[in-house]
Amino acid sequence: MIRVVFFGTPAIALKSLEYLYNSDKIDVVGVVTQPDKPAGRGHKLTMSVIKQFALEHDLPVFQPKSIRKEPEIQQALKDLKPDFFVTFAFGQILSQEVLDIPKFETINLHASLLPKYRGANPIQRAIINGDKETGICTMITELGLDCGDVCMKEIIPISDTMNCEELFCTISELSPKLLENTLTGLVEGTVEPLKQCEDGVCMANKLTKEETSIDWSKSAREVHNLVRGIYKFPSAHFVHNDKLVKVLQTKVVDGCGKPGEFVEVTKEGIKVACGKDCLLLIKIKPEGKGEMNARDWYNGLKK
RNA sequence: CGCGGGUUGGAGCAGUCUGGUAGCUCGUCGGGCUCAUAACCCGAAGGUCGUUGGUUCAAAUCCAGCACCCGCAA
Repeated sequence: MIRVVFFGTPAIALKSLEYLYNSDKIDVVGVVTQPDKPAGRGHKLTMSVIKQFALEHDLPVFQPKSIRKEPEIQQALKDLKPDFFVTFAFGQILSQEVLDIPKFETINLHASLLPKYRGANPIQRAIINGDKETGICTMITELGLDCGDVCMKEIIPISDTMNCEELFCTISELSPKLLENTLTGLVEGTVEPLKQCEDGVCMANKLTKEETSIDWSKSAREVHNLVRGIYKFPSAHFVHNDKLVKVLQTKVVDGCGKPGEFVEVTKEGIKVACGKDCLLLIKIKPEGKGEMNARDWYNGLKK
């Protein structure tokens, strides 16, 4: 049995934890996740889904504010005698003292084809940039940001209509097996970590607030990629009558007009002019309302 | 007790301030026009106005409570 401590926080990592927990080759001996935080409407203190799972299965849980600065927790992890640390969307930077704890290595799962898209938002960036494929990698964690040697990878095609929710889902389903294979492969010596090629390095920076606001002077293709790249989290939006309108589903169509102008309203949706071509708004979500067809929203507008 | 918006025929909204006839854009159904139509014209059906209580001659509208949905923020 390979002894593993799992570091993770959001839902995308849950299936991996569950899979490793149920694996007969792996023994999950502890879970590290971000502290409970006020979240949602009403600012209620909420625990991460990873913590919920750990509690339900009687796994020891650690919630450091910053793992680098908490020697007591580091000692507690040491006492678990782990062979590996596995990190997946944990949300904190580790230190060398932490990396030195496990007998073998600390393995990170990163949702891109490294060295492309190191950093915070690899999934969204791949779609926003209109990439035709992305993937997941397991890598040896080193001190720099996502720069360690790559152990295994898997390519995921991105279709023209795929949004980040679907991609998240695909990634969370493919990751568990890749993690298990990486761990067993490293122990058996069948997996050979490879240095990242420095040529292809690029960063996936955090999304800024300005980026989530739609700029109609860009091409319809670019706006379409933004819409599906940040679908629901936190959604591309524009402002109409001082109200925020989130855009959930779009399609690039022919046409022209003044950027931002509603060119035509059809059964399918609202055709909006962009810098190049037009964007058909299909599903939207106005502030204070639920998701609806763009057409329906238009029907209710005061004329 | 973080701030704010909302609940009205099948959909999306107006009407609430200033109480007194249920409105708009669609959809549906029927009919007409047309070679034809997702277009146009005519007509019809469909709502105990989220819920409970209060005020009033009279409440979608004013007052109080409750439920559910959502935006910001984190």
